[in-house]
Amino acid sequence: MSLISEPIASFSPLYEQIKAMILASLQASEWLPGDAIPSEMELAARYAVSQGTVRKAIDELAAQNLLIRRQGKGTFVATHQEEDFQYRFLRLEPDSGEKLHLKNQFLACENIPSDPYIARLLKIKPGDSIIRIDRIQSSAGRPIAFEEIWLPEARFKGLNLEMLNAWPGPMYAFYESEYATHMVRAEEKIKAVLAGSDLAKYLQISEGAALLSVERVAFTYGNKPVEIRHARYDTNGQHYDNKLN
Amino acid sequence: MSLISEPIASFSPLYEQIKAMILASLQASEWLPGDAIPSEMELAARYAVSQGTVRKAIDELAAQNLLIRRQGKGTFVATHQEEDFQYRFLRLEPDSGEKLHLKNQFLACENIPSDPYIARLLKIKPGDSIIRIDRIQSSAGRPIAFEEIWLPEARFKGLNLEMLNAWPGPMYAFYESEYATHMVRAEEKIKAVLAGSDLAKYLQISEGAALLSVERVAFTYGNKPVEIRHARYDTNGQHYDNKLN
DNA sequence: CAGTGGTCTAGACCACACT
DNA sequence: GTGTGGTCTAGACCACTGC
Repeated sequence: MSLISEPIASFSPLYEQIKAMILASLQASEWLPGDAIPSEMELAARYAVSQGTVRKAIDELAAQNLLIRRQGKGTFVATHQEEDFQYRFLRLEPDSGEKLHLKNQFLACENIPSDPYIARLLKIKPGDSIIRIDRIQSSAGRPIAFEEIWLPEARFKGLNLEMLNAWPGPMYAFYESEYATHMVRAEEKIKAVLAGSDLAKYLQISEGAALLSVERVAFTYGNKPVEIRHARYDTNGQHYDNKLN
Repeated sequence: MSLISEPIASFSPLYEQIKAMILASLQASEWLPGDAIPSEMELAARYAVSQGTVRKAIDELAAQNLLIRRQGKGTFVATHQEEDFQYRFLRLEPDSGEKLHLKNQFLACENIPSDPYIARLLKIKPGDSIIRIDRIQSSAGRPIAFEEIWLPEARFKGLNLEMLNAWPGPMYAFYESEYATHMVRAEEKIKAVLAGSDLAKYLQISEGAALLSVERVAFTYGNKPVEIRHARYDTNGQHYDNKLN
């Protein structure tokens, strides 16, 4: 593979061009999640700019959680395998403030044609094949969340129930190691809804109880949407935690 | 007033010390929201460091939304009076994606002794005097949110219904201009709840409908909690929008 | 035009991790 | 010790704003 070392956009500050080139290398899997990228000096040489300029580019990518700096060791591509990133997108926490430990139970994993709604969110054509997964998450033996997940089949070929059941960690670590797909950011829309009979059964609560509905679109490099999730949380004993800055 | 120009903490990088000193000046109201702070060169002279070091300090404060840089003009203290910051902490938006325009109706504003729960959140003593405000917010004539707000009376002396009704803009702009209190960040805990008879009446919905419950603690400079809010949103037609990075 | 923030460089030195 | 990122400096020049 040829190294990416020529500007991509026509004009902007140098460090923006460097950012774009580093991003392109990430997207092209030149460096994989967990890997160290070349040192600042090496990148400065490669792009023919000063170390300070590379530094500013890396600083901004690190601020977006795409890279992780480790003094004395190097700069690494962010990965959901790491301790700190394991539950990076999980905002649910017990009212007590402790850390939530969730256990998975997968109910279904089927291959279906996409309806127009999911297709629009995933930016694929209606009718294109997608994978739909259902799961229940429990904390201390109590079911807390019911989730439906939709994935474009083209990217997640062969994904099935056995693989999911065999995987010990978080979903996003699974996508990364099995499908070379690293999630970079996500958007959520939150509502309050009433439990119907199905949800009541899954979550062992009474019909008509209030549930938190969270619809998430998750994106990989290049703002590409690659996962839709619709979660329903029982917020009795836990809540969705958010910081506003 | 004597200028703050001596280190506050004992050791850390220079730019961290500069950050702390700028922060102290903000907290001490040496520069007010909306004001320009001294230029990078002036601050560099004042703190006896290079411009680059001041720059890094300001960069980080700007990243936290405490300062705003405007090329060619200067660096300004962030204010909720500004267009962009008006609804900085409002995450509710119509499902259509348009901008929400809310109208206020204040129901009550009373002076009461603090219960232990609110006291703990505000870091005051139980029994200390607090102000409690109730309001309904409507969009296009439809009530959408019911909010209870608690403020420490010591900081918000004399606040009453007439003042609230006379104020045209957002609450946080009001706190800023009338009580020299600028909100810097906030934390929210979100749950789904069922509407009781009171909420059903206020929001013109049926009892037992699902509502989003949002408990917010808002902080001013120095991580000082100065406002508690408990909102109940009708998420029929609008949702709480969140970005995860 | 002068004054502000924004970019870029080159070089010195520090703090930390590995071996 | 060597190599990594982290801090700090000094100086040049660019881009934008407002007089």
